[in-house]
Amino acid sequence: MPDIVNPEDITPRYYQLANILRERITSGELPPQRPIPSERQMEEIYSVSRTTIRQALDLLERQGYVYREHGRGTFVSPQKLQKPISELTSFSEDMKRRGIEPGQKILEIGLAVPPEKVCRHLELSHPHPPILRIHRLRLGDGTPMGLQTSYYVMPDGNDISVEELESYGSIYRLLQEKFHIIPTEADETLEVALATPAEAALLQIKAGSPLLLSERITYSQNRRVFEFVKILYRGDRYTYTAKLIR
Amino acid sequence: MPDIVNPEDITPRYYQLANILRERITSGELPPQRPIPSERQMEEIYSVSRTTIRQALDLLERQGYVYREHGRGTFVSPQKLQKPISELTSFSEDMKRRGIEPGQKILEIGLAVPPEKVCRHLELSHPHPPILRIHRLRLGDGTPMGLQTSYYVMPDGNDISVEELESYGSIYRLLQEKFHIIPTEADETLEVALATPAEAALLQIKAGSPLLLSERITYSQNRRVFEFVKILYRGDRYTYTAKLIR
DNA sequence: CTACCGCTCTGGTAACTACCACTAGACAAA
DNA sequence: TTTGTCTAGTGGTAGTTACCAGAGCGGTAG
Repeated sequence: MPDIVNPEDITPRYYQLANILRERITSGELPPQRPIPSERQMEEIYSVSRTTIRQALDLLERQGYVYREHGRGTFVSPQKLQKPISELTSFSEDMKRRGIEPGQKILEIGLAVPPEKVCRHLELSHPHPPILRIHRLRLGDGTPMGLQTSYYVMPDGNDISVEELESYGSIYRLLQEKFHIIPTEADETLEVALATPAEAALLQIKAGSPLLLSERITYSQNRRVFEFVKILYRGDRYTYTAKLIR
Repeated sequence: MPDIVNPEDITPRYYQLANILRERITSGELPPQRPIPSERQMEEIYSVSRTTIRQALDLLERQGYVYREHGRGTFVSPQKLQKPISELTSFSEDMKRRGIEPGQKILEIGLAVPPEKVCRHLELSHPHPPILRIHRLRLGDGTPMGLQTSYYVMPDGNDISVEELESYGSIYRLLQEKFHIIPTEADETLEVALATPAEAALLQIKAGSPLLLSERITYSQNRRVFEFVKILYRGDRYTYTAKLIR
């Protein structure tokens, strides 16, 4: 087991400790429903203060790996699937976590005038000059899973050119490196929809088939909207999961 | 403004402080996008330690009222709608929050043998003796919104009788007062489905209409499963919303 | 046998101290 | 003007100490 160190290291100790404990839990070394060492015991074991231990446990508790009972102890959660609490993930991460190989086929990429609904969500005036729009088919294990349309707005009216995007490869890398934008939270809505003939053709299903429609507005560190994403998932291939608390 | 006190008081100081700050935010006294007093200033203002202040701010940050920027300060979130992070709510609470008057019509209530899928989710053997099942129509502003089927299991094989349930009025009150079960988290899945003729008739829609199918497994304080709920929402009347973080 | 007390374990709250990392503005140097 | 450096202020991490409150167990008085 790696020691917890600090010098020449940027990751906080409580974070390292959380990683160690998470590993001991997921490996099965600390079995579900059983108490883990008490906070005062861990002071000895890991040579860190109780403050640090409690920060690590706070993290693991929020992530759903452990639960605490006052006066009794801290216990490993019995969950089979360690599912994070409504975590903000990209389509690719989402698929990988489900054991499905993600893929995509870009249908169109360029500047487009955002429709009224998109302007409202992105807090833009309407009509508004063209902004970056990406239209693509999302694949799971090689076959169509969903149809995605995303719009992006940059701070101070800056725009992304298609050439720039291509040189970076990933939008999220470009956003982070050039504009220092990191996605931190999002509001998502889900409803049902029926496939139009065009959508059906791309998704390789019959027109009128039921779809799961997801619309997401993503915010950066300083709570600025920067992305609007609409995804139409095939109803027969996609299930949405969430963890609810309190 | 009330002082923060401790003697003869069971609510923690950090909780009181969070309430005070939340009030100052929601009342508009602390406007969005503007910094609130720094942690060191608040030590003076409220006569509590920085430890306590940080605990209060942690709470408010998780609840989405403020966000922090290292080296800059703590700021009031610009949110129009203070939406909780995937909060575990009942159908009634959910509807009230949307400004819709909830209602229900109980279709059937009694003991029933749980189907295999339900047994698996409730961690029961299959086949299993009958357990409590409630089948009801959920209404919004008087018209059908969804069709709900719930199954309940009690600790140590205890069962709830229909008479008992009727004397308590609410299942959740009975669970809390008799079995000390308080729902704390849940796993939810959402997918699309098509209405069968029977379902369509109850929901007053055409057979084959698209529905949003929600299945929820609810856990109590000690992470024990106690409830399985399946709700079929009318696709034309219901939208699911969630807040994603990180 | 039962009921109660008290000890000791657990996590929860709180204060105080110290230092680190980041930000932004002031100010000097190029 | 531009560029870099310094510095004061901000939140972030970490250790230490102290006491409170719930849980569980054993012993004792009834």
